This record gives sequence, C-alpha cells and structure tokens, in this order.
Amino acid sequence: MATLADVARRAGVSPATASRVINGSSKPVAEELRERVLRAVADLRYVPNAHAQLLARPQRSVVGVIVHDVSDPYFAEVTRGLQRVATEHGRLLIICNSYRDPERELEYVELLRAQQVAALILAGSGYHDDGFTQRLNEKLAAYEATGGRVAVIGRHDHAGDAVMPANETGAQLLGEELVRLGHRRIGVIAGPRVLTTTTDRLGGLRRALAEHGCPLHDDRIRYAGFDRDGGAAATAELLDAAGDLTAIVALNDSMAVGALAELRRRGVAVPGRVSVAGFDDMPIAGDVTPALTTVRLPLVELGSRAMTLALERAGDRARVEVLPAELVRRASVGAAPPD
Amino acid sequence: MATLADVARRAGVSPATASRVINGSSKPVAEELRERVLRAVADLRYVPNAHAQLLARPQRSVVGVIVHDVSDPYFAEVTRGLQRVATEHGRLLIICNSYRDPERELEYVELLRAQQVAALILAGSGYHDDGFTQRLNEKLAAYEATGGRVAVIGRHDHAGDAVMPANETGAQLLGEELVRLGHRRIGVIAGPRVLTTTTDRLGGLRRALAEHGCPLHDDRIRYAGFDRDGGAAATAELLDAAGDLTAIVALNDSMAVGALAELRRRGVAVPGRVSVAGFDDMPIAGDVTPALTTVRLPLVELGSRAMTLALERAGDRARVEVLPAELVRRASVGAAPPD
DNA sequence: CCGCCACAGGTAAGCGCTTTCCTGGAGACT
DNA sequence: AGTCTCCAGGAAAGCGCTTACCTGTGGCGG
Repeated sequence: MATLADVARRAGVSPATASRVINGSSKPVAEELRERVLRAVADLRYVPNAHAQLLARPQRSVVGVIVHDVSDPYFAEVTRGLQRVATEHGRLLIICNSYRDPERELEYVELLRAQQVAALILAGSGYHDDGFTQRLNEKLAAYEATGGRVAVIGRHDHAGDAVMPANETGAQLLGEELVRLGHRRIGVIAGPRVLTTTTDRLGGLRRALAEHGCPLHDDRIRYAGFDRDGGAAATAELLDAAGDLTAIVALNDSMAVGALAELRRRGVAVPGRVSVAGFDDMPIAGDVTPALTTVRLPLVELGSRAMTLALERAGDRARVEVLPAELVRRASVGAAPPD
Repeated sequence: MATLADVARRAGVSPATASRVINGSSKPVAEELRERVLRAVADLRYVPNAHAQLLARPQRSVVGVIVHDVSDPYFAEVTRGLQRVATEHGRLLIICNSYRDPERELEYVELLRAQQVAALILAGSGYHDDGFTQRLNEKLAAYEATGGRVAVIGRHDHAGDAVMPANETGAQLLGEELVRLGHRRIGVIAGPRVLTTTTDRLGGLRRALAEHGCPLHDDRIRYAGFDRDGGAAATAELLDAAGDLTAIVALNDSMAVGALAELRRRGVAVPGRVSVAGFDDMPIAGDVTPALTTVRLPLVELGSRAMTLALERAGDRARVEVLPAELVRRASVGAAPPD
C-alpha cells in the first residue's frame, strides 16, 4: 500500500507538501509541485490511510448506528432517514445489527466508541431489563463525557436526546376505531414482552378499550416474534383458544401479514368475520389483501430527526421529540359482524 | 478521552504492560499489576482507540459492503447473509448504499480502501457503462494489488471472485412456464435498462419465448424503476398500449407488487385475465394476493457465499459460483384465458 | 548595496497504540 | 560465592499522517 512518503518521494517533495496538496490545505503550493504530487498520487493509486488521518487530525466524521435489524422494513425505513441526513452532512454511517440481543448492543457501543464515531444512534425498542439499561446508560454516559453525541429512537430509558414515535397514542387511536366499529372481542398478537415497544402499544390499546368499557383480557393476548412467522403462529394460537374474536390487532405490520396469511389458510374472511389491524404502515401494508388498516408512524422522519439531533451541538438539556401517529383506514378492518 | 498512557499512569505501570494486559498478550504479567491495570481501565472507562490500534498493528478486520440500497428487500436479504458470515468470523461490517449511483459507488470504494477494510463486497447489478466499469475495475485492481480481497455479487464485469444468481436461467424457466400455460401475448415490466440484471433477465425470457415460437416484442417491454411504484407505472403504460396481454412478467417482485396493485385498481382479474409473475421471491412474495409466482433466488446464500469467498484466502484464480434459480409456482400465474 | 520581510517549502513532533529489544534482578548451578 | 540463565517489565521505535514551527530564498525599501 502506497504511503504519503512514497508519494512525496516520487514527486520529489516533502511529505508536508504532498499532504498539503492532497488535502487542499490553505497553505499555497507552487503549481508545478502541485502537479507533480497529483501525478504521483495517480501513478501510485494512492489513497490516504483514514486511520492515520484520524489519529493525526482527530476530526471525527463517521456516525454509528445500532438497529435491531436493517432488513426489517421498520428499520429499513428508519435507516433511510438516518442515511439521508448523514449524507447531507457528508457523514459515513456504520450500521450495526444487534438482532435484538442486548449483549451485542452493548458490545457495539464499545466498538463504535473505539472507532471514535462522532455520534451514536440507537434505534429501536428498549428492553425491560434494568440491569441492561443501567449498563447501557453507563456506557453511553462515558461516551458522552468525552464529547460523543447520542440520540435514541423510541427509547424511554435514555436520559439524552430522543425521538419517540407515538406508540401509545397510536394504539389508542386504533383501539377507539375498533370500538367504534362495534368490536368487543378483540385479540392481540404482540411482539416480545421484553420490548418496551410491545408494552407501550399494548398499553395504549388497553387504555382505549378500558375507557370504552370493554377491557382487554390477558388471555386474548399472545406474544411472539415481531415478524411475519411470529404473527402467523400467534394468530393460530389465538384462534384456537378464542374462536369468537371479531378483531385481531397485530402490534406491527409484519405480524399482521402473518395473521392475514393464517386467516386465509383457515378460510376466515377478513374483514367479514375477523378484522385485522397492523402497526407502522410499512411500505407493503397497502399492497397486501385486504390492504392493511394500520397506524402510520413517520418512519423515515424518525430517522432523519434523530440524525439531525445527533449532528447538532448538544443542547443545554435533553430534547425529546414525539412524532405523531396517524390511523390509516384501509380494507382489513370493518364493522364487527353481528353475533 | 482516556488514553492508554492515562491508564498506565494510574496503574503505575508502563504503557507496554498496560497494553499487554488489555490485549491479553501472550507475555505473562504479574497478577497484581494485571489487576491494577484492569481497575484503571474500569475507573477511566477506557476504550482503546481503534484507529491507533490499526495503525500500530495493521490487522484489518472490518469488511466493507456496497449495495444499492439496504432497505430494498433484495439487498436486505443478501445483507443478512453477508452479516451472518461476517459475524461468525468476528468481522464488523460497514454497509454503504450507493442508491444506484455509479459515481457514489466509486467514491465508496475509495472510502473503504482508505478505511483499510480487509475485504470489499459489491452487491447488486452492474451497469452497462464501459467507462464506469473500467474506472471501477481500476480502483478494485489497485485495492487488490495491496492485498485487499474483493468479491462481487451478480456482476459479470469484474475479473475476480464472484457469486452470480442464475438470472438468465431463472427467466428462462419462467418463460417456459408461461408458454406451457398457453400465454402468447406477454408483456414485461423491467428495471432500468442500464442495469445488467435487467438485461440478463430479459435475455433469458427472450430466449425461452423465442425458442417456443412466440418472440418477445420490444413494444411489450416497459422500463421503470426497480420498485413498487415503478412497477405500477410501467404496468399502467403497458396496459394502455397493449390491452390484450395475458401475462405480465415483472423483473423483480417489488415491481410485481406494483403491477398487482395497478391491476386491482383497474379491476383486472389476476390470474383470470392477466397472469403476473415476479422475480427474486422476496419474503413478502407469498403473502400478497394472489400469491406471487416468481423465480426464487437464494438471496441469503448469495450473501453468505460472497462473504465466505472474500474472507478466504484468494484462490490462485478467480472463483465464480453460480447459485441456481428455482421457479416457485403460486397463484398469480394461471392458464392463458381463451381468446 | 545592505538588511528586512514575506513566503514557499521542509523538518520534526506528536496523535495512541503495539511490539521488539533491552535491562536488571532473582534464582540455579558449579 | 560467583557466574549464568531466565524472565517480568520498561524504553523506545515506528505505524501514516498533519501541522506548528523553522529555514532559506527573493524582492523590496532605505
């Protein structure tokens, strides 16, 4: 690998001059030398060693992102927003998938800190695990103490800047809609218990239903993986246990897609006999059949706002932005069938 | 930010000893000193500067990945495979989205080279653009000349290790199936002309149809973006221009989803009046209505094989692995309706 | 004609770490 | 008791780069 010294030697100049030419330093360099250096760079296919540069000029420019899984449409959208703003600021992103493993998340925080990232974004639900939360916050605090910037998406448990989707309010909206349409026996297929997103959404739903006099029964809730297959499995369980449900709320759209598949498999009409609702309004939500009634979360914006917060200077105090949820009525939810 | 020197000072040892303790060097260190160092590390929340480490011990461990767009399900799946193998080898991934911009792709190659990545994976279609291809290959050659490993996914235009999906064969399979089912007036909604993936798939289809005596007419092909909206738009155009088609082949599943949406909007029965086929078998393909007949590509395996090639030592000559495509029959393709 | 200033270019320090090589002390052996 | 060996720990070089500081030259004014 060619080094700056090689370039300088070939161009017959000092490393200092070569460096100045290559980085477009403000210090003037004679045209002839400049050309010799540039030619040497081209001849040697020289690319500066980014690590050496970072050591010499500690100007952190990359941003670390920790998500549960980029290939999950939810995070794919969020990441798109993160990317957009990062690119606008000329920042490179290092994207890490924790695959919902708290330990791995902790490791990645260390790793990104070691990489001297300018900022750290944690996207995705927190965990109901005080031990973990404390360790995470300690690590983040250590990072922030040395000038690192942190922004989280959808986590209550962090003291700093945060962007929050209105999970609870969104779920409430959905609950009210179902009640309004006459549904009384409502089942829920939920993501993992340990995720705060699950409990937040469940909380909003529970509140809405309780307020309208049809409290959510615990035995009408099934927990499973936050994905399509989890949704299908949970739906099967739910149907076997309580066949008289008129509506199923999936706590995200992937699960809702699984529910739809299971219902189709069983020949249950949607929304004729059972209505199905999702959450997130991921891109495919409008294209399944029946099109999914869901709660739209501004996923891309969640990402772009978080990145903006992270790249701005730290405020005097933590900023928490709540981005609103919106009910999207499509075909999968209809009036409850008469008993 | 605490440095190794800080740790050493606090522990009352030399930086050398501190380094040895922290990295678990093979050189023995007295238990007492070891503990003092570890305590200092904990007290100072010390994390080694990864850049300094890489400078001092040039042991490249991160792998760079350039994809068109991780949030595209195709790449999301491929990336999953890449990730898995990388993680198994203890490698961190830097994922870069080129958003199908060749210039950006070139920039990212430079950037990753500057980052001293151990290997570089280029995933996703090549471009019909000789100038670009040449520049890219030059850059990759320069990188490989200094010990960098390169593996590409789905690109003919690179001389080194490659993993190729059987785009052409897959399309042929699909073409034969359509002919077998009596389709003669077949339209195609294709991705951007400039992508080799588009032309490969189109080529396979064209060949199959020609062999069975119903050549593909150029005026039954529409090019658009390789996404859902592109698919919907191209379908609309196609239908307006040639309303008598009995089948529409989308060159990827996202476009097929768009096609389905447009057909539904127009009240055209699928597959009753028009059959629709996709390509890729992305996760949602089985869950739309009607479920998509498509060509399955082993997306995750594409990624895992490429990463494996890249992490193995370079062979004496380039290895090219072709991963087979498989026709997946679902509901969206049926027999051609009688005229 | 001499001295000073301005400025292009070079010298070298230092970023934070690893690792080779060296040192000094303890134990072993004669 | 003296010498040799062994080994834990430290000193220092060096990874590739940037940049503060220094040097030597040419142009200018007095």
